Amino acid sequence: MCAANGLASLSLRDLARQIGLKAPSLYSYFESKNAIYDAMFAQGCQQLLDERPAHIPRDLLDGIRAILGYFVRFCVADPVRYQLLFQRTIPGFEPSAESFAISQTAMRLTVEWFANHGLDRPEVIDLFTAVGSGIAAQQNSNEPGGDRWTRLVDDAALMFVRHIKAGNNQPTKPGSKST
Amino acid sequence: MCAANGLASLSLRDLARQIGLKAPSLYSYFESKNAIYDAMFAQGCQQLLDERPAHIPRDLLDGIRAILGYFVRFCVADPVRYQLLFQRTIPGFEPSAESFAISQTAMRLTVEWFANHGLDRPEVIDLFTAVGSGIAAQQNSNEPGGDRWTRLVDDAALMFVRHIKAGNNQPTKPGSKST
DNA sequence: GTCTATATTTGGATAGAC
DNA sequence: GTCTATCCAAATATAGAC
Repeated sequence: MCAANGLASLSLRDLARQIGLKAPSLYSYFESKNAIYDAMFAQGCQQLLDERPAHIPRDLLDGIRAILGYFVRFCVADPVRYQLLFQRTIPGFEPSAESFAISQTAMRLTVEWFANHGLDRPEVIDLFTAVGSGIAAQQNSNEPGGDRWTRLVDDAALMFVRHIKAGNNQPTKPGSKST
Repeated sequence: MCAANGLASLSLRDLARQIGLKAPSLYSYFESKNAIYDAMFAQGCQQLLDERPAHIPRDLLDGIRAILGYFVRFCVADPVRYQLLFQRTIPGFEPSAESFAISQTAMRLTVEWFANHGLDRPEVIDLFTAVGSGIAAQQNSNEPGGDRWTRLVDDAALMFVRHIKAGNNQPTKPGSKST
């Protein structure tokens, strides 16, 4: 339902009608509208965990490609889910502690994979998530359902891996310091 | 006002009260609520144009840093403006042709700068906008007002420039397929 | 141009019968 | 658990007096 008119347009009346109920009956299952958003949030986080590739290549570039590709595909497969999980545009909605814990688990898996490759600086992770979020954000905002940005995933992975292999020192600059 | 509770929470009553009017009086200035959003959209696009640095360094890395930094700073300076201009989360709102033309002008300036540096492949521009959007999106979503991602701008610029200088060919891979 | 008054719709949420 | 009926609040928008 939200896919049609956006997350914010969800109404309990319409939702109930879709499943053959009247609006008040929903309160037997959820104590508020935000509780429904929270359940959707938790479900989305769980999907992010469940759909994670079972085997991520050990090679750095291939692994980054796999993780980046999986994340971007997940985001563009359902723009509303992306909006709910990664943008914060529903006024007054905050995920519960239980739901938020699921999202943290998903994040931790990626952080651990990076650490296993000797990449434990937070800035490296943050740059990586920025690249993934950026591809997904541009695709969902400017061309939902298309592939103008998603097809850049492999190229972006290469860009990222080249950079972290080269280090943060700036080459061919006279006064640069090396890390 | 929107900065407090998000774009979607804007109400004509509150807006009118803030400026010492009653709600119906607004209709002397705007013919609908969406017309107000459209004016905000146009104003934001105009600001993006006006605040563009007068002089962008001719050097590739310095220039990319300047453009990326200016874009990211613009986005995080006003998350609601960012949401209105670059995310599409207001149900039923589409910018008018006039407003959209302003945003296209801003984009064209960047495209022209890239072209002047021999970078005219759309994929290069798209990757660049993804990096910029990603930094801004992560900052605004996860730490609005902070600098955890914005301080990565120079590093991201270096990453991007290194990549486009190196080309899209993948080095040091035995059995890889090209492009 | 601004106001009062109101139309109209819609929303989340609750009370209480069954 | 589900329903009817309703409450209460809020929204955009319009009509018409001044």
